[in-house]
Amino acid sequence: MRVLIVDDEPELAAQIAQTLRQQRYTVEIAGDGAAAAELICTEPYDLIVLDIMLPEKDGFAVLAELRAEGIATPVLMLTAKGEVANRVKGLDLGADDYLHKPFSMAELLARIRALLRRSHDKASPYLAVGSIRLDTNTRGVTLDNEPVVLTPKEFSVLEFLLYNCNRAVSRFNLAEHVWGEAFDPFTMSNNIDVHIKNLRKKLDDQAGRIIVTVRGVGYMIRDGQA
Amino acid sequence: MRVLIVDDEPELAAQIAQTLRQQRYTVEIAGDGAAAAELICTEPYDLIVLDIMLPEKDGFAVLAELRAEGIATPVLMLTAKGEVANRVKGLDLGADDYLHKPFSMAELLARIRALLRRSHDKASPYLAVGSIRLDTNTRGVTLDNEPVVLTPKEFSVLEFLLYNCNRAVSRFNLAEHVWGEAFDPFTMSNNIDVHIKNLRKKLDDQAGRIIVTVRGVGYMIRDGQA
DNA sequence: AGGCTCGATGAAGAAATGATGAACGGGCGA
DNA sequence: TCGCCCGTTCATCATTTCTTCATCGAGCCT
Repeated sequence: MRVLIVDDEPELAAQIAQTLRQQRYTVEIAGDGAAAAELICTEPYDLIVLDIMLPEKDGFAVLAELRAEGIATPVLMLTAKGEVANRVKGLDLGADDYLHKPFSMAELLARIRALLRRSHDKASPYLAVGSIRLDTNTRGVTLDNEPVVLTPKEFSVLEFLLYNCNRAVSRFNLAEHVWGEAFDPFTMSNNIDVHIKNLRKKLDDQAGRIIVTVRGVGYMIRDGQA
Repeated sequence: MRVLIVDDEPELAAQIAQTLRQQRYTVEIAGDGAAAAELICTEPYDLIVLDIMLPEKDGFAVLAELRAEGIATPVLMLTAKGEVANRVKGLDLGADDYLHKPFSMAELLARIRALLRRSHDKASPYLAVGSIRLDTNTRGVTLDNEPVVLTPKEFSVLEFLLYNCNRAVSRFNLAEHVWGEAFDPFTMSNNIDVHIKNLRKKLDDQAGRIIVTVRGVGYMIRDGQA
């Protein structure tokens, strides 16, 4: 999952980024409002952590612009003080949740998970299809209730496929969300295929029954019918 | 999505075209301003990538003419140098975004996506006629709500026919859009006919009821009546 | 109706795409 | 520092898809 952190305090931003990366998120950082707006408009993110106090263009402006563009990405706003007025203003503009500084990383993670879940219209922290179950909280995966050990990249790939269940996901899309901006579509050889292969092996995916190859497009995980 | 690239450097244009085609855009190329203006006025595009320096008629002239015609298609302009004056002039004339040469393909893709998303909100990702429904996002096709598996070329052909619903489409046109500029109308045997045949079979098109043959011209899909 | 052209069709070779096994190299922890 | 794990790349194999070709059939014009 791809997350953008918008904060002008490099230290804090770096700290958040590190925490999120440990949780296998793909993280990018923007230091001011203008840069953030630019990135948000051109790159697809799954979540935005947005500080209100920013140079150039404050958090509200960024949020307003983004919603005006019709971008529905969930936004978690950070406020310096517990100012009620700001809270209301942000919610009016379409923020999805709030967090007051200072906050604990655990709290931040919890909010982020909740938001990502909500944007997917799901109440449970699980992404489950067939006998596969992925816990977005503990980042564990089970197959027929048996734990499966996945590497970080494998996990991210599976997570994204489950997120887009029943939809064909192109390699390009997958790369964008799993690798973030640090990927070059031309340099990247066939390593997505390799990860898919490894995933299939670990998930005991005999004949592409779980992860379906959509020739000429990419991959897909199907739900519902057998 | 249909994109027109206007650039007088065949190499660059071809490179851009290739990149975009990999992203499943339908791409056309115009080498000079006059040709571009002609195409823009007759064909519907979702986006135009417009170089400023052009023979015959420069980018500004094309842009001005196009807006004068009331065509609101988003335009991404390419500038040779970071000339501020040009930038301002272009924006005045109604360009939607800018990119300075040289640029990376990744950057170009990001800008294009951003521009398309705005207008994309209005247009649904579906093309539907009769009981056929085509999703341009996931590249899936259903017939009477039953999924139909098409190969990439088949999909592209069907997409173009649906796009030009109720209009007879010549083989030449079809080839141009599906195969891009890298096609030679004489080398290409009758393979369009073959794809049409396969499509008809998969779509259970009994007696040319869905894909109509227009003798001496090409093919057409009709809307409206059964 | 006859001749002619254009389109339809089935099959086979060529090309593209994905799958796989293995090896290299960097980063991290011991 | 060494060794291990993971991510990436590469070479090769298998399968699907695209293209070509030869032939058949149908529509159009005179």
